[in-house]
Amino acid sequence: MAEKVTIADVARYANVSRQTVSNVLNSPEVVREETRRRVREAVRVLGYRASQAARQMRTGRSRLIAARIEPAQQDGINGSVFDRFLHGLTESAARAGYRVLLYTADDHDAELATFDDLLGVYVPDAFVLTSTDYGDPRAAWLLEQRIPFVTFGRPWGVPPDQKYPWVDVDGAAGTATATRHLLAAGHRRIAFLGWPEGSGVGDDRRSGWARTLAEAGIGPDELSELDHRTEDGVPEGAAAVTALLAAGRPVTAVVCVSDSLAIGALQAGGDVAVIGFDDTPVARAVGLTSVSQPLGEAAARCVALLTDMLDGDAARRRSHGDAAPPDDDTGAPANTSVNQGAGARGPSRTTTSGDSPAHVLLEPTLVHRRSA
Amino acid sequence: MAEKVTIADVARYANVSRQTVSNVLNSPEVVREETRRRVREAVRVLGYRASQAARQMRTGRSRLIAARIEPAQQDGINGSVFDRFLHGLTESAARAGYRVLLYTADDHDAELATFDDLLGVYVPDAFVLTSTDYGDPRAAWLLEQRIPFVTFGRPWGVPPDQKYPWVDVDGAAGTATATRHLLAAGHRRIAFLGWPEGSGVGDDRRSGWARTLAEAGIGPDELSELDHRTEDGVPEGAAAVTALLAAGRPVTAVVCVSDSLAIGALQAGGDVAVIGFDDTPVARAVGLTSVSQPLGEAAARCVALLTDMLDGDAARRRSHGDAAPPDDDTGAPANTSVNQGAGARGPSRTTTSGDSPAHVLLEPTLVHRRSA
DNA sequence: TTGAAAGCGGTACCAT
DNA sequence: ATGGTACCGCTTTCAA
Repeated sequence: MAEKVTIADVARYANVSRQTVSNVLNSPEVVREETRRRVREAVRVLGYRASQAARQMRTGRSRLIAARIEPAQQDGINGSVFDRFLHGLTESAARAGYRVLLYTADDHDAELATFDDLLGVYVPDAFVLTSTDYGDPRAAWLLEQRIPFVTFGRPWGVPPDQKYPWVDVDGAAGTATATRHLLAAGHRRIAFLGWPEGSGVGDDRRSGWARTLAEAGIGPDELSELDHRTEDGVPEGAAAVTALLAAGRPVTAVVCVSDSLAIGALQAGGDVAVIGFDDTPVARAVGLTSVSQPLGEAAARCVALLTDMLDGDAARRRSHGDAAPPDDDTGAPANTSVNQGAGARGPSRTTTSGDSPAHVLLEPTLVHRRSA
Repeated sequence: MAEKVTIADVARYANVSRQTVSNVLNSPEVVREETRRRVREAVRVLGYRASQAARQMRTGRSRLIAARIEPAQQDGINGSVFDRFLHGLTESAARAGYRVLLYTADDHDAELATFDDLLGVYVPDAFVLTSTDYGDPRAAWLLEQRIPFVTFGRPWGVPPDQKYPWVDVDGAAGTATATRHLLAAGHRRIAFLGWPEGSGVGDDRRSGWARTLAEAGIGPDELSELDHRTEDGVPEGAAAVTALLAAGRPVTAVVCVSDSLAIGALQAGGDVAVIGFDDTPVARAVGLTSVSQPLGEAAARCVALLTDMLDGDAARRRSHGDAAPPDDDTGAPANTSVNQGAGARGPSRTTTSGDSPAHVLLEPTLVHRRSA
């Protein structure tokens, strides 16, 4: 294995000074064409790659994005959602010249401590937060420290003076689509199996169902009769549907806030149509129709938002050395301006109302299987 | 937010040289008690944390462990296994003063290229490889470059001259336990639903079943009649069991190489007892008895093996600065010597036969649910 | 357009 | 036991 090739080696080989090499890498336009060629050739021949540590010492940028890896939560069924997001994040980050650094934390306090630790030692350039919800202190902390971050998830119940960029999937749109699908199939008695009130994500998903039924002429009374709340879990879902079926006017279909509840609903038997949320592996396994989040896209948008903050206007300078030989412009949708109008790019809305930070709301899709 | 505190600030505050501060941090025993105290106090007051980048420049160690995050594979049911491992890895690594750096790669070639890239830029101190199997070129590459690494998974079909440390779970022991459980429950016709021959993991799991039935007096002919091979997947599992039930002498129980196949087996109905492998979320959701791998323990062992290589005999020096205030000795089982005899620590075997690298074989457990 | 020199924040080596 | 100094590899500033 070749010993470490430094910028000095390249300079020597190309008969230029170290600075010129650095310039070729970081500000090519300032170097004469022919010199540039010679240096690039030297880089290629020697297999030179800039040391991130050395670069970080000068620039202060680590090209690291920190993300928490969550333990398998609850029954683990919904865990795969986060994992798929994380995979997309790693992929998009790499395209943009960043790497993902993992950390764990059992609760918010531990996480803040980890932030502090990480920032003192590895100094990630940014954080990606997931599973944000009411009373989450993490965003405020990062905001105060002026550390760049994005959340995957809207700022539920966050004080209006706390503004930060986020990416999310429109849960209400998802359940609305699911409900319309059931209406179109002839169902009228369509229940909603949701979590107890107070969860941003859960309430949002409920609203799409409620709105759609209301539009279809279902009155408020019947609506609340069809609205069922329970903790997440397979047995909970089964119990809920059993109850729903035993009611005076039984339901014929159920829209669920999660695949866990939906699996339970399916197990309860009866002849109800069931639609879940998140399109987890279980859904496919048991043939459950489910609302699917575009997680890869969401991750890519998170990275795009971050690079917009981090690379600033220098973003176009292709500043991450030569690690990516093909000067592809086919990379991540990093150039998706945060100022684009609504719907400029597929089923999503990127907004920059006034001076508030950019955010992206993505549309989920319904994956049809035999359960509905 | 306090501006960055450097070692010079600490030195000034404590009235010593930078070198002495460094010594207190890295070789405390060389500093006089009272000086040490003063420096430690300064560190505390100032909130000093050593910059990893600067340290890396001198020492060449990045305190980064690279691991690949895999995309949701196949039907994704087994994906959670890897994710749980990754979570454990992150946790154990943090305890040992390391962080996990993520990367992706679509195939072996891309992964080798990523190795090269990573080593040139972020320079991880070690790699953790998963899903190793026949013809996997990654280990050979890392071995040749003399990069420290561990695999989670035995070196299936690796040339005997390629030796490296690994951690694995004894799949055969798992299926043996499953099979014994079914035998004890009175079953005689116990089929095995496995993958096509040629997969190290799959063949290993099959062998545990075969061995146990043979010991119970089942002849070779009946054994091969009970041995069913198919691609992984829920529908495949259902089809296989349907076939098995239609046979002349139907089976009453099935041991499966994966939860995916087991779910299928369950769906096929009939009155067969089913046992899966990996105890994925789906298993819990549908009440499937399944063999569970001790993934957290496996991850901890991987980290222990790595730190043994990386920190060498300095391992005991608690050398990762002050990031971990509580000088806990309750941390990872990092002190589990690689030379301990068999079974010294719970249900696992750590071996160092001759001069071959250390490896650990962990015992899985059977999680009982209503499917068997 | 190119080069020389300083300095980022640590650690290793050598003196004291 | 403690301090001085060089140096890790890179980028930035300033001169040539």
